[in-house]
Order: sequence, then structure tokens, then C-alpha cells
Amino acid sequence: MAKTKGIFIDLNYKVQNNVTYIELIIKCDGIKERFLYQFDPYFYVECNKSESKTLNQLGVKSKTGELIKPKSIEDNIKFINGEKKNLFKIICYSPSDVPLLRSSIPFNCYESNILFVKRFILDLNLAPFSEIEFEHEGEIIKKIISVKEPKDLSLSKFSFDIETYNPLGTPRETIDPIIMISFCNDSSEVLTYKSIKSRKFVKSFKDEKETISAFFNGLSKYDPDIIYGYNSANFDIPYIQTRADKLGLKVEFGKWESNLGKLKKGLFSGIQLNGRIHLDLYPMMRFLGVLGILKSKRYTLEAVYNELGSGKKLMVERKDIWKMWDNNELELLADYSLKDAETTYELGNTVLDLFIELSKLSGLTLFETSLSTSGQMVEFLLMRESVRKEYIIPSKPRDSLISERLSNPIEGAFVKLPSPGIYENIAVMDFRGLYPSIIISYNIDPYTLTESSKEVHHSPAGWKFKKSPQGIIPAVLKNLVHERSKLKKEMKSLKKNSKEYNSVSARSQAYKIISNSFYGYLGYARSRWYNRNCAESVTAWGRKHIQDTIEKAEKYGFKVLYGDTDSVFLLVDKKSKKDVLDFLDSVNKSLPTDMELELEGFYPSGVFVGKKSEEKGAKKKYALLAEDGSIKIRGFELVRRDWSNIAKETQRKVLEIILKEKDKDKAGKVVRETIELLKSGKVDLKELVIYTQMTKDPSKYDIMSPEVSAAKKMIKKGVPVQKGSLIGYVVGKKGKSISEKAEPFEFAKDYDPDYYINNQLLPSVMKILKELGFSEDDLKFKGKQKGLDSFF
DNA sequence: TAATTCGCTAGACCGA
DNA sequence: TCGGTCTAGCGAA
Repeated sequence: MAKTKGIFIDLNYKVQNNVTYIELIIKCDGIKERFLYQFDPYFYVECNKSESKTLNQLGVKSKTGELIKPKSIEDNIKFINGEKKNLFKIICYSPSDVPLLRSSIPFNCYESNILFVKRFILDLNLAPFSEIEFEHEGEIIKKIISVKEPKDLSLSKFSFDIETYNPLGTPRETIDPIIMISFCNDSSEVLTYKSIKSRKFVKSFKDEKETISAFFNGLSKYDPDIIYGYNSANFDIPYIQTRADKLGLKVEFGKWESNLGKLKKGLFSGIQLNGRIHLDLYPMMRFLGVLGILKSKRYTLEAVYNELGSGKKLMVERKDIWKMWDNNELELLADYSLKDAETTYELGNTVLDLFIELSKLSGLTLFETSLSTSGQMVEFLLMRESVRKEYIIPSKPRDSLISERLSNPIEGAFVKLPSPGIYENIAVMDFRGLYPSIIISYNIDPYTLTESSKEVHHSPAGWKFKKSPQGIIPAVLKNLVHERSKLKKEMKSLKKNSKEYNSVSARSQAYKIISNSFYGYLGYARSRWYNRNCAESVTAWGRKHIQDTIEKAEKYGFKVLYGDTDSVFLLVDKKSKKDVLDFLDSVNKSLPTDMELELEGFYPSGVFVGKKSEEKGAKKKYALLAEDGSIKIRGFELVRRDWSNIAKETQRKVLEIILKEKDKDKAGKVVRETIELLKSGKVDLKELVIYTQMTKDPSKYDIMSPEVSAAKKMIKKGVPVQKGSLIGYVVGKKGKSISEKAEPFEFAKDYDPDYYINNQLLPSVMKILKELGFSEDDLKFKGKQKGLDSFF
């Protein structure tokens, strides 16, 4: 028997002769190898001894008529809701037997809907990138001797991209050929079947078939661990597959097996390869966007690269690619194709560390992680902790329970109403990780909820939580928070942007992402760990702490300008910075040890505006001038993608003038000039595009809003629009209502100056100008068509 | 069909 | 032509 050590990087399962194996992909001394580990699927049944006799007669006919019986049945002791229970473990031959057998059992069943490979990872307490040592005979693992903490590992990477012939705009995979395939690892190449002598990186082949074949050869020659693509799961890979099938070529994306594993997860689908980790960067970027790590409002490769990458990406008009091909304008096309692969490669490397850390931390494979949400990562972490503690993993809720939860939302955070105005000398402070710190401090967990009043925390929502023992959620969370603070200390000792620094920083970010998702998961209707009492206690404590802090600040003599969820804005006024720090200290002395109010910063000036409809101040909308001259802007139109650039840019200028110069005339001048420019009709249409996402299928809208109208016009012209598409439109001159005037950006020929002046520019700057001292009378034209001329 | 609620604003729609 | 109500999207935290 041989003994081998290696890093576990991926897994699958397969059933051979009615025996189920986990197929582990392990990197041993830098070489990927496959091993098989025999592992049986199972689930638990709760019933008494006499009832259990019926389990011995268990048998179900499968679709093929085969009789499915359990492989064996064992007694097991587990905890359900903290209570010790005797359960029966039904061990099956194959993962597909689990749902069949479960459905024939009249008793409570548990853990029957856990994906088999996940079951394996949980039971062996593995995590991707762990080092494992094992005994094996050939490819069959007999015994795993040890599992060590995940470690850093160098992985070989490869990116690719295809260009297709597209006379109709969108290529048709059965008709339109692939014309170029580019890829990038340490060097990059473009494969095609026309000759481009002036480009050394181009390799030319006889036809499409040979080109695709050369691509597969390149792939197997470089044998990468990771393959990056951009939207490759939905476009490039299926396209190559269709073309290859048509041309009679074997598809060879995987290292060992050519068939592609398809995985559908929510909005995204993934393609799993055997022996290589396929990372489609598109869903990964969406993930970062949801968390606010990526600010880009659009998720095209170009938009994302412009934010995260090192330069601007070379662009050609997508719709002209077929013309360039026909007209032999091949140099530019080849450059573009090359750049696509290189951009994808660089982008992948920028985010890979973070996703690897998320994978190591959550225990989900890197492939799974790339398609997961933070909620799934939290869930898997809690499942792992449950297995460790021998708790039964809570089941997913039934649909009826989900709708009940959805119809009964949990009261959220407190937001203080600001008074509109321009202020000088502001201090901002916030609670570090408010919700996680509340969960830890008050031991909030479904298992610690209690009726008793001894040694408990009373939540403002009326529920009580035992002070000990520590609940599973606080335990996991405390560990995460603790580890993260160690990482942050470590970062201070490392050189910024060094390899070590970036790796520790990615780990710290992974810990933060997951810690911050626990509360959301607790209140998420489909959560296994949903608990209304817990979730509403978290927010109730949050509201209490912020309100107490505001009250305390006022007693201290500060005017409190604003506060939202976990932050307070104080007017320092005649007090000193030291007074602010003293106040901070006194608050912190009264907080539980795991909570902390931090100074976020001092701001020389800031502005809060009124609401459009009423006199009151607007929440979630303010701008602060920082000491270094930068401006922090929240909520204004200018941070929203569904406003035109021209309105946003003007608003930004006005805000800057207000905060830095406080010059009424100058601000007015800027607005007036922009109005004139709009009237002249000379504004570039690009500055006027309004972007809105279709959250439903275009046919499913009740209202014909401008974006829906624009989308319908696009469909009419043959441009595909679906759920999730981002519609860019310009309001033109033709038509009555705004919807009728809305033209898709690519077809827009003119614009309606009145619309852009009255509905875009003025609304975005008026509220701010008001704070510059324009009186109510000055603004009385509000809502009228012209008015503005008389104003300036 | 995979984290939450709070809040602002627009434009359509509808009835007077 | 108005004002109220509703649908929808996006951002803050």
C-alpha cells in the first residue's frame, strides 16, 4: 500500500457497479491526480424502536423498475434543537436512492437534501486546498491519515475568449463560425484561419475546424488548473461545443473527461470541467457588485476592467466584427481578440485570491464558490459546525413556510432625520461590525432562546437568550471576527501590495464578507437557520444602541446631524476634536466587550438636502468634504446609474462648489451654462443615456415605463432583451409621453432638450441650490415648464 | 431558486 | 390638467 500527500483542489462523484465513489482531485508534487474514495450516501430517520422495524422492509421501485433498497441501517445519536435523540441512519448505494427512499418513509427525515459531494466534505471535515495524507492502492484511497489546514498553493491559470462571425449582431451558433480564439497564460496567442503576417502572436490554420482543434491542443499542452472566461458558461463554451459537434470534433475542455457538467444556480449557470476549475468571471463580478466591493454599474468586461484593471481596454464595435473579417481589417480584430483574453486573465488574477480565501473559509469548492452567494457560504459554515457538534442540520423550509416568512418582514434599522443645510466641522463615528458584534455580545442563536429569566440577555424585542453555553452562530461568528482582527494586525507588519500583504488582505476581506452576511441569513426566508425572534432581536438591539448613542451625544452637548443604522454624525461646532474622542471613550466604556464605536473621520464641511416632495430633510442623501479634499457622496442622483451623465456631472460640480467654495454665483453659472448647452442641441447623446435594468421579462410589466418601451423597440429591431438586461435609452423628440420618446441608445438620433433640462438637470441640482440660500419664492416655478430662465 | 430593511424618486395610470 | 396611488428601480447601511 502506498502513502501519498497532496493538496485537495476539487471533487466529483461517480457510481460504478452500484458502489459510490468520491473522485478527489489532488495536486501531488505539483501534478494533478485523481483518486477514488468509497463513500456511501445516507440520511436520518426519527422513529421509535417498534416503528423502526418497518424500515427493514423498505424498498422502492425506481423509474427503470429496479427495486431500490437501503444498503444498511444503523443506530445513531444526534442532537435536534439541543435535545439528544436516537435516530436511524439509512445508508444507500447511490445518491439518487436517497430521495426515492426518503419519500417512502412515513416518519421525520433529516439531512436528506444535502448534495452528496458536500456531504463528503462535511463528514471528513475537509476544505478545498487542505493538505491530506492518505494510503491508497492504485487510484483507490483506503484510508485518509491526516487533514491539515488549507494552505497557499500555486495554481496554473489560463484565459480564453472567442470572436464569432455575426452579420445579424448576435451570432447564431449553428450557422455563424468562430473566427478567432485567443488565449492567455504566461504568453498569449490568437488562433484564426486567415493570415495576419504583421502580428507575431497570431497562428493561422486551414479552417475553423483546425483552429478549434488547435485550441484544444493548446489547452492540453498547458494543462492549466484554472480556466478563466468572461460569460464563458453562457457563451464561449457552449458555442465552441456546438461548433465542434457540427464539425465533427471532440470537445476537450476537461483534463480527463470531455463531458461538461452543467450546474444551475439561481440566475447563473456554471459549467464544471473535470480536472480543471472553470471560473466564469461574470457571476463573480456580479457577486462583488452585490456586496459593493465593485462599484461598476455595468458588468461588461470593459466596464469591470476599467475599474479593477490596470488600464483601458481596447475596443471595437461588436456589431462590426463580421465586416472587419470580410474586409480583411484583421490586425485590429486580432489585437482586440488578444486584448480580450489578456484582460480576462488580468481580471481573474485580481480576484482569484479573494475567491480562494472564500473557498477555504466556507469549505465550498472554488468552482462552487465562484457561483455562490454569501448566504450559501454562511449556510455551509453553519452546516460544518453542526456536523462537528453532532447537531442535526436544520431542514430547508417548505414553500408555505417561506411565504409566511416573506409576508411578515422583520423591522430593520433606525435612520435619524437630518435637517437640511450646509454644516462645517462634522465628526462621523460608527459601530464596527454592528450586527455581528450584537450577535456575539448577546449570544443570539436559535438554540440559546429561552423562556427562563436566569442568566439571560433581554432583547428590546422582548426575547431572552441564555448567556451560556455559547450558541452555534455566535461561536462561528466570534471565531471569524477574532481571526480577522489578527489578520488586520498582521497586515500592518507587511509591505503594502507585496504578495503576502495581498494574500492576507484577501483573507481578511473574505472573513469580513462572510461575517457581515450572518444577520441577513438569519432573516432570509429560505434559510435553514431562519429565526424571527433572533433576527428581530439583532435589529432591536441595533436600534437601541444607535439611539442611546445619539441621546448620549446630545447630553454631551453635541448637535447630532444624522445617523443611519450604525453611524452618528456630530456637529463639532465650538467643541474640540478631543471632546469627540472623550465622548467616544465614554460610550465604549458602557458597551459590551465585543462592541465598539469607532471614529470614522472628521469632515470640514458637509451638506444635507431636503426631500423633493415635502419640507423635511432627506435620509440617505448627503455629501461630506474630507480633510484630504476628497468628497464622500451618498444617495445623490450622481451615484445612481438611472440618471443621465449630464445631470450627474452638473450635480457633482455644484456639490463641489458648495462644499469647497460656497459660491452661489458660480454654482448658478454652471447650471445656466449646462442649460444653454442642452438647448443648443449639441450635447453628445452618450451624455444623455439613462441605464435601467429589466428585472423581469419585458412582456411581464404592468406599466409601460420608458425602459420597457425602449426594450420593446429593441426587440422589434431584433436585439435580444431578457430578464436582467441593462437598457440604455435616450429621451428623443418623437412622441408624447416620456415612454414614447424613449429610444434605445443605439438607435437614438436626437434628444429632447426640455426633458433633460426639466426632468434631469433641474431636479438634480435644485435641492442643493436651495441650501445655498435660494429662497422658497425663487423656487416657486417648481413644476412649471420654463421658470428656470426667470430664475437666473 | 440562495443575505436583510429603510428610503427616495420617477413616471404611468386613473378618476375628477 | 390636477393630485393621489401604484409600480419599479436603485442606493445606504
